[in-house]
Amino acid sequence: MSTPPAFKRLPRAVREQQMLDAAVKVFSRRGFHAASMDEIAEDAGISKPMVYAYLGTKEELFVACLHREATRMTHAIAGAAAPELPADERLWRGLRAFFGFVGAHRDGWAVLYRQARGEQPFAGELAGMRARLVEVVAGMLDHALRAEGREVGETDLEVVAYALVGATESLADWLADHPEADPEKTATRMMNAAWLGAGQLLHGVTWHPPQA
Amino acid sequence: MSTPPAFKRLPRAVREQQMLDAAVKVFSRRGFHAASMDEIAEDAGISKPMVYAYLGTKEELFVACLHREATRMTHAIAGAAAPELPADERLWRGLRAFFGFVGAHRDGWAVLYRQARGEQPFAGELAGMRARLVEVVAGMLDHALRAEGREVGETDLEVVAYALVGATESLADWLADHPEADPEKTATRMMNAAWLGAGQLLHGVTWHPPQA
DNA sequence: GCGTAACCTTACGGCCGGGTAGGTATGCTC
DNA sequence: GAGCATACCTACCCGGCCGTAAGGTTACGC
Repeated sequence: MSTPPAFKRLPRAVREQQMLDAAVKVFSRRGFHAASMDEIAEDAGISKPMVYAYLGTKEELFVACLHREATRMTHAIAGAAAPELPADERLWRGLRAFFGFVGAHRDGWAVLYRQARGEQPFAGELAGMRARLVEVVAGMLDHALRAEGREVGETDLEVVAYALVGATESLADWLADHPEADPEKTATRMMNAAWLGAGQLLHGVTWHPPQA
Repeated sequence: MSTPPAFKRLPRAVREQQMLDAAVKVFSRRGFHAASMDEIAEDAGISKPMVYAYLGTKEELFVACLHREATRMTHAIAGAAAPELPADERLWRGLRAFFGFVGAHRDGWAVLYRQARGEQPFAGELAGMRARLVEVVAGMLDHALRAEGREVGETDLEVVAYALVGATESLADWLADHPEADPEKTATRMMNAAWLGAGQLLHGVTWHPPQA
């Protein structure tokens, strides 16, 4: 038969990336459960057993997606926020890189991330990632505090860092849902809310609940 | 047969509440998909068809859970944060009520909420609830701003409100994951982060990105 | 050129779990 | 105590989708 093979044979590494691309796309659009392996395979231009051969079961595939995207993001941020810069500069650069990344991947990363938070099997995976991030932020705040000769309880620090990260994630969602919005501008707004708040705290200004 | 009916017959309203209790419990523990209607029925001490007869399909059941819990929470907050109070007082009372509620329901509300964010069918439902909340917060900020004779773009307001709500949700997650933590204290910390930040903004202090 | 390894396919098994059909008991009304 | 609505159950169906068995085809090494 002279029929040229309708689709080309490709080396494993290439196919894997195509599959991951397809998987991210389908998982994002449908959600983990509603996504079918058949659809992912079809979208990758390949047949299902190939996916199983290369990336393993459905859960493993999802985790693989998560890891690839998370790694990309982490690199983007780490490359921007050098540790020797002053705290506000670091925070600003980190935020800008983060929102830049999310903006560029609109319905890839944010949606995937949102998925993972709910589903039991991935909650742990995510919790780890977030914990590392929170730790970095907390470390940054602590560093800035000590530079001012002040100090704060560990839990206080953790909670503030957590709130910061939460607010940022939340705005990432917002950004993913507003295709017309500008990532840079969003980062600025976040910086305003975060830094002016944190800045006050750094200078020892605190708020006290009214009595009774 | 003198066998007294092993389990009692109860009026519909009561059974429905029992079912909802069971559903919240199981959905929280397993997640929407992993939860089976059989387990929910069993946990409610009733058979499956009853659940379908009273609360409808699985999705409808989940939405019903969401609604009941959301309504309870809304009432708790609305009862605490009277609209004629000054902005900081309102925010404080709202936060306190919110964290109090979450703390009291630990693995009910927060987990359910977390579930709903990821799953397609409920995203809309949730988006609506959150949108209303964001609007309230934005309105509060706007009110405070006008009282100071200042004004801010609508999008700016929305984004800040969104960040605030996001940070709060995030701390709710944190609280749900830390059984030993004190809701009141958490509310105070949130208030610090939120109000000192927002307060600065209200007074016209803004942060500008460094050139280049 | 020929073996062999890697790439790729079509087709199917099997199970889990949502949803329902049909029938029984119980208590309330008159 | 007849009649009726409502509470309740056992058993079953059936469709979707994950995961795999078994076999074809292309390219590369020697």
